Amino acid sequence: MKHAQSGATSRSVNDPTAKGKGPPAIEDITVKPMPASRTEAVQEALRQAIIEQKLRPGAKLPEDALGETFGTSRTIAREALGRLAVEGLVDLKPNKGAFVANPTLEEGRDIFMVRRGLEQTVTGLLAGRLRADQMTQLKAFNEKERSVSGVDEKESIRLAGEFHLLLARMTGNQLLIRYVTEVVSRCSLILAMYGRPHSADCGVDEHAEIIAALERGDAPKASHLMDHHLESVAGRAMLEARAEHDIRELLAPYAARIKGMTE
Amino acid sequence: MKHAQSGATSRSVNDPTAKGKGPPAIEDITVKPMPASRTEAVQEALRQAIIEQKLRPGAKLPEDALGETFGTSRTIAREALGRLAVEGLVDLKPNKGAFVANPTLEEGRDIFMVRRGLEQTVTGLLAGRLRADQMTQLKAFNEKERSVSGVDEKESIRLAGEFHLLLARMTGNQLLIRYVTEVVSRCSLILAMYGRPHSADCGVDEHAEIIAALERGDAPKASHLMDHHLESVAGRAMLEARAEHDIRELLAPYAARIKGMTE
DNA sequence: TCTCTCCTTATTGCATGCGATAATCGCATG
DNA sequence: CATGCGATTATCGCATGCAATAAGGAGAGA
Repeated sequence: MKHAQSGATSRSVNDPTAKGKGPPAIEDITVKPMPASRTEAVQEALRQAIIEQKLRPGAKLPEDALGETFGTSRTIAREALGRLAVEGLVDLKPNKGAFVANPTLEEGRDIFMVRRGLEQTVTGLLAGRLRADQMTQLKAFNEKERSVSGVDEKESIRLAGEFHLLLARMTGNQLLIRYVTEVVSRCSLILAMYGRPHSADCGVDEHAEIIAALERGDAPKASHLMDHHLESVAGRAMLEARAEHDIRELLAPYAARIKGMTE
Repeated sequence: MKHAQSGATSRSVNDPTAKGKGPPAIEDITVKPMPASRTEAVQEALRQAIIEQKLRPGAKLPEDALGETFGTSRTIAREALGRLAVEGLVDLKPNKGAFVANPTLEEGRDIFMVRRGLEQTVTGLLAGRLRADQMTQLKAFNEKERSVSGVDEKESIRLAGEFHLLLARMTGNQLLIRYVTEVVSRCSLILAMYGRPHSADCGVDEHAEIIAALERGDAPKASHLMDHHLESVAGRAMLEARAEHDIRELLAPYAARIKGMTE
């Protein structure tokens, strides 16, 4: 069972997958999504790149370039872009192309608002229903967060998001997992855009408190903590944004009018 | 089975008149039914068909057949299916094809659980913040619901879903609108699968109560009413399902094992 | 008669080609 | 000098073709 296509095609694109086909090992299904098809691979790669700001918000995503980059055709890139558009990480403008989503502050607030509701559902479902091994996993994760807090900024942000994903996965509710995944992705993007440095680090202790409340089975407290945790994260980011970025935000329309930019 | 005899009429690949900038083909404008792109048109059409149970859950959706049906190529059908898969209305199985989502009772419960959280967010955002014209619109809608209640079953179900969408739209929160749209779609599918007749009709009065609470600005009450409204709708449907469908549900794994089906 | 294997066939996954659309630039003109 | 307009080019939208995979059936052997 080979994966590379037989050489009939004159075009030999560099196929990154051709370098050894590791048989999919048995993996922890709760933690690992899955490699899946090429489309999903590209989708996932783009998602990561967007979240990590390797691709700036508003950046154009030409199908050709993406296809070449990932060693696939435009078709795959196109499909991945379409799905990311459904997720809200990409803006798809007809006959104009795909762009990295460039959420405004208002959209950011909207997303955080939805996230608060979703994660309250998460805590409501988990409180008092976590198995021992899950509690262990959560506490270990929190320790990992603490260990990189203040050391590795990027990793800290990534783990902070991952913590919420971990909680969501523990509900076993597939839809909830999907939605939380989406909002966490988008919130990461927003925090990267508007948040100040260290705004994510502050969450470690709050995460610990949430874990404790969940362990006690105190659903109202857990939900309350989660809500305030998210509210404060959003609040700090937005406040900071107001001081640091809002000027640019306010000026954008004028600049656009001057330059004749049509957005 | 013949091979795709491409749509033939609607669009001719060889269009000699396209040369020059003469009078734009009139038929082009009239024939062109596309509100947006073709993909989205197909996506929307399929979504409607699935929700209205024109396509049974579990039904296969071959790309060729869809393309032929809609007068497009497989590419469009394929992309639409991919996006619907992201929305959860379609199951995409690698190398096997696309199928109409066939949610189990557990998935149904999961979806309703998420929906409850989302719609509580909606009520929380709307309570006491609705303009007069919006209140008028809501009350008029409720009256419309009442007028068809017990008369037109299908329409009644459709309007019941539409009411929740209307509320979500009034928040102005785009993400919330999208999520509520999705869960309402999927809940419609689930109710159509597992719900008993008339299960949706009962909602008219509850809708009225919610409207009243929103008008008074009583957020907790509105959220509470909404939550119980959805819980009861789900509960009735699931209860009925338990009596009517669960046997099949329980037997499925065994049947699968016998036949060697792996899903 | 049952089963195993191989072959046929329908359908997916992916790549590429072609026409069309929108952006860009040069050019001519008031 | 600014402005409007036509040609060029880059990119998108979409259709189609080709290889690969999975499903189904026929035939041979036990």
